[in-house]
Formats: sequence, C-alpha cells, structure tokens
Amino acid sequence: MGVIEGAIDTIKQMIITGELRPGQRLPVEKDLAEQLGVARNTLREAVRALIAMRVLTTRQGDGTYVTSLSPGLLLDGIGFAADIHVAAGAGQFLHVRRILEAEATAAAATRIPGDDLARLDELLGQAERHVAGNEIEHGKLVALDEDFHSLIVSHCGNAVLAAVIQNMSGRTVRARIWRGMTDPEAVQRTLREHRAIHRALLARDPERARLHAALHVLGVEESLTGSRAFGGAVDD
Amino acid sequence: MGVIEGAIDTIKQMIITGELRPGQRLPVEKDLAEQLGVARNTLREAVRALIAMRVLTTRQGDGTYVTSLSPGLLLDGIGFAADIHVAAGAGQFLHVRRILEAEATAAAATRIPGDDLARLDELLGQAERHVAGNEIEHGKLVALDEDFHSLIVSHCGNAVLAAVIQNMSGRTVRARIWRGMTDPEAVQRTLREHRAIHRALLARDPERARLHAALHVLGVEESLTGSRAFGGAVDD
DNA sequence: GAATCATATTCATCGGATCAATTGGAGGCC
DNA sequence: GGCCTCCAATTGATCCGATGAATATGATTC
Repeated sequence: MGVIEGAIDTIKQMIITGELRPGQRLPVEKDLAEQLGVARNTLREAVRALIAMRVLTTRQGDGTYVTSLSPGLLLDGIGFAADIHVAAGAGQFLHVRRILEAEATAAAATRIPGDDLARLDELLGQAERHVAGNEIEHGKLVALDEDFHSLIVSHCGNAVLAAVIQNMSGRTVRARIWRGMTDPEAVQRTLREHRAIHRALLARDPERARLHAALHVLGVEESLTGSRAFGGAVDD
Repeated sequence: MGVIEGAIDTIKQMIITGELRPGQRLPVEKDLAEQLGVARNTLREAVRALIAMRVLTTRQGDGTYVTSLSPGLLLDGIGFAADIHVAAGAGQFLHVRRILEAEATAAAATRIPGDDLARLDELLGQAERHVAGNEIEHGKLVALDEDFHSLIVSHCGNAVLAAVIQNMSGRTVRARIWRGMTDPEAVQRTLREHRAIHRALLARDPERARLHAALHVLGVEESLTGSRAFGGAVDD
C-alpha cells in the first residue's frame, strides 16, 4: 500500500474510532503531515481524496474540518454513478429507484405533514399550468418534478433511504428522462401519475401510494428502452 | 470554484461526454497538467480525488487509466458511509438493506443456477459444523455469512441492486453485527433463517424467498437497538 | 525463440516557495 | 462601551523542481 493510501486509511480510522468527530477541526497541514510522517504534498493528496468522499472539507485561511458525515452527504457519490450510467441508457438504476421510491412513498403517506401536502398540490398545479401554456420548457418541468419527489421522499422517516433515492435521481438523470419525453401524451401521463400519488398521500393510504409510486417509476423505465451500455455486467 | 475542482469537473465531463471511455489511458501527468492549464501537483490532487471515487486508477511506471466505471466500482463509497453509521448504531442502513435484499433474493429465486444452490448448501454446512464445534470464531462466521448473501444477490439480475446491497453490508458492518450476537441462540436463529432462505430458493419460490430474506434482515435490525448517533437527521 | 538485462517512461514522494482567503486583534471613531 | 477599519498572523491553494520506485520496452545473450 502506498504512502497516500496509508494516510487516507489512518484518517478514516481516526474517524471510525471517534478520535475525530463530525465538525472537528484537524491540525494544520504542516503538523498533520509531520504527525503522519509524510510530506505536505502527500498529505494534501490524501485530504483531497477524503474531500471527494465528502468526509473532510477545507476553507482557505481557516482550516480543515470533518464534515457532518450525514448519510445525505456521504452518499452523494451515487449521483455521479447514476449520471454516467443513466446517460448511457442503463435502466438498472431506475429499477433500484423504483423499489426504494415505492417503499419511501408508502412510508411518507403516514408521515408527511398537511402543509407539505398542500405544497405538493401547488407544485402539481404549477406543472399543469406550465404544460397547458404555449411553450413548454423542460428545465422548468425537471425542477418541479425534482421538488415533488424530493418533498415526498424527505418524509419517509429514513435519512439513508431518502439520500439514496435522491442521489439516484439527480438533475442530470431527470433532465435526460424529460428530454426523452418527446410525446406530449407521455408528459400528460406523468402529470396524471403525480396526481394519483398525491391523492394516495392525501388519503393517508400507504398501499395506494406504494403502487402509484412504483407504477410511475416503471413508466419512466419503460420509456427508456434504449442502448444498454454498462448495463449488463455484474463484475468489475 | 478552485482550480482543482475545475480540473476534476473537466475530467468528469470528458467521461460523461464519452471523450474518455472506460479503460482508456490518460495523457501523462505533465501533458495533462499543461492541457488543463494547472501545475502538476494540482492535477495530481484532482486525479487523486477521482481515484477515491473509483473513476480513475494509476499504475506507477505505466500510466493513469479510466476504470471500468461499473456500478459495483462506482458505488463502493457507500461502504464507508455504512461503516461509520452502523458503527455508531444507526439502523437506517439496515432498513434500506432489508428493502433491497428482499427484492434481490426474490429475483434470484428464479435465476440462480443449480451449481450455486449447491454451493450455498455447502456454505451453510460449513457454518453449522463450525458452530457445533468447540470454539466459535466470529471471523469465520462473518466470512461465510458474507459469501452466502453475496452469492445470492449476485444473481438478482441487476448489477446496481447487487452493488448497493453488498456495499451496505461489507466486512466491517457484518463484523459488528456478529460481534453483537453474544447469545448463542441468536447465532442458531440466524443459521435457521439462512436455511429457510435456501429452501425457498431451492423451491424457486420468489415470494417465500422475499419474506425469509426480509425477516432475516429485520431480525438483525431488531438485535441492534442501541444508540442512535447520526441516525436521526435528514439534513446535512 | 526464450530468458535476461539495460534503459526509458511514468507515477510516487518529497521539500520548499509564493499566492490568496480568513481570522483576530490593535487602534480609532461615534 | 460599542462599532468600525485596518493590519498582521494563520492557513489552505497553487506552483516549481528534484529524486525515488515500479513498469514497460527493446536490446542482448544463449
């Protein structure tokens, strides 16, 4: 194992063992490098790797800190993976999203507060009015779509579940999905499905919510029967 | 945005757009640094970040290459997140694993080949004989447990699903779970649950497999009702 | 033709230097 | 006293150059 990997693991272990806690500040680069027995440049590469994993964060002129280590933060690497695979037309991420989003929507049915049910209604109204207008801007629909699902999933009661779903369906993924919907009928169907999910939530009915959520994502999956690059192999 | 972040994004975009393809070799550090308009050290920090994300890999004396970008590779950052949260006693990762593993086990029921069903039987036999012996070594049981679940989910037909599950239940997580099982009866129950899953697979019955898999993970969840550090907040 | 060895290529690691952002205190002003 | 401005110290960001270590490649030898 190289010196850099060693430094990365050492810092990781300091976090797992609790020696470094969320929000805590690390020693200055010079000291930490000396403490780990590596050059400053080497330490910086290790720190940079941990920054990429959202474990550390740096502020010039201030210092280096451990992040909150919240699931939402640590799991955002999923987003990039989803981006390149969905961009390549692989439906496997969407299948996983279907499984999870069905469950999360069901859980949200009994947890989402009334305020946010009203907020969902407002989002749907905006989308419907936008589609009814003259010129449809996909960016606007993507943003409304993201807000709609995001608000529901955030009330599922499980931060990890919410984070995985959200990262699997980030801006890039949704943009590709909506761009693929050239058929106006497909857009209408999507809005109807959103309404059905909303009604199930209003009725506080988890099973209805689960079914409508699953059906909704399945519809997206089936509309993406393109190429399958990266989509087949299980191995690395 | 800093120079390093800029270099990272540039390389990422080159991959998303297909300018850099899986397995392809990058220019040598000196040339690539010049091409991106940064110093070599700065480029190295960017490359190091992408290595941490499993997007690039380097071989001293040879060069820098784009990885296969397979889901199994890109999603392994989940492992560290699961490690520190499960180590802190949070059950949220296990809940997600329960949802996914139930689905994956059901899917595997109709896909797993006969050879591997026999291999599963062999793994179970080893575990049972080991437990029946004088001295129980947890490391051995952890390895057998990992092999058992790993072999099943690898046949679910979805590489992303398999990768997420496996990374959510890596060596560190399983080690903590088995270490928590001080009660010999708990070990026995776990082995019985494994047998039940195996029988369901033998019968090629997805619904039975799903239920037994869910029950199995649920049992693990319920045995971990400790502290809830990191487990509550959805925000970052 | 295969094995061995020398050499070139390339990443890994190091040490130091300079730039830029933030912080915190000194001093002055209302 | 409280607030503001400004300066200096701290700290990460970026760059430069040099050396070490691992690999690949081609020449050499048998």
